[in-house]
Amino acid sequence: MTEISKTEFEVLEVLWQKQPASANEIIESLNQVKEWHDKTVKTLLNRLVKKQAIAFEVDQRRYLYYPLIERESYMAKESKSIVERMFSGRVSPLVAGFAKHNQLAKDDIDELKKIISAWEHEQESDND
Amino acid sequence: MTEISKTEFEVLEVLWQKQPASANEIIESLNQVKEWHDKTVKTLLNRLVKKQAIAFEVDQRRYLYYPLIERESYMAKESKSIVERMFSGRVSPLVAGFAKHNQLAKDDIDELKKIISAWEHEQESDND
DNA sequence: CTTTGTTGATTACGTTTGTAATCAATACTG
DNA sequence: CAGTATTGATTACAAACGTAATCAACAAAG
Repeated sequence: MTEISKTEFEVLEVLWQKQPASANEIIESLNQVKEWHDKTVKTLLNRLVKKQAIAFEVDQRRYLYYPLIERESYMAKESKSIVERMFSGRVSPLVAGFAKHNQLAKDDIDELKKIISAWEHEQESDND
Repeated sequence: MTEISKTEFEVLEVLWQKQPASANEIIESLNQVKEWHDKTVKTLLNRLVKKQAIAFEVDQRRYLYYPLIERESYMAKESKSIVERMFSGRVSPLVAGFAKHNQLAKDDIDELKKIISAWEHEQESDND
């Protein structure tokens, strides 16, 4: 479970969206956003395999890659660790920063409200 | 404005808390949490200076270091970039993840509520 | 004045990362 | 079958990183 680098993460994202996928599909998909050489993407795929973040099955001449780690849980662990390092574990300061710098849109506010009320309902039922 | 590494960040944090500070003060402060060799901390200080994240003034035989970048703005930029990379710019999914994995405490909820109502008030006044 | 300790500067060194190029195996083409 | 194209594997290589050790300059101690 080594660390996954920023660039590796972007490759993973593609795989989470569409899985399994051949190197070329991945490269193409990435090309819509990034300017990476195919070789570069291949290297990243290799490294992800080594890190056991993804795997592949052989399909003729190609490999079909798929993630071994779940997006959900990776995100959770990763964001927890970031928030821990930067905000001693609390999300609210992060959100506060966003608010302060006008990075919050109505959508976010609505979402946050939902999260809050869900959380509160859960508390109730916990207390049963 | 090169990137600041994780370890460098921890040194910066100390400086943000107490500024200016001599290398030894910093080392001591870090020692309460980390097991870093003094030499290591010195290296990090040096690198931070090179990256123009901190500077120092000479005080006799020692240097007194102080941050050149503001915590506030560093945090804002950094968290924006993280949220951008990982959640396409929205904080709410991050918070949702936290909620889902029981990483939200009552305090956080209260804080979030405050943030929300502040945001809403601001909207009103914007609309005036 | 010589020795010793302190403090920053310089150097070290293996690993990870970003970014590819080259090699090798195999499949397609003429 | 020989040459070319494709695809993954291996190798490359500089910069950044984590983690120090050594060097140099100067001050304190004897």
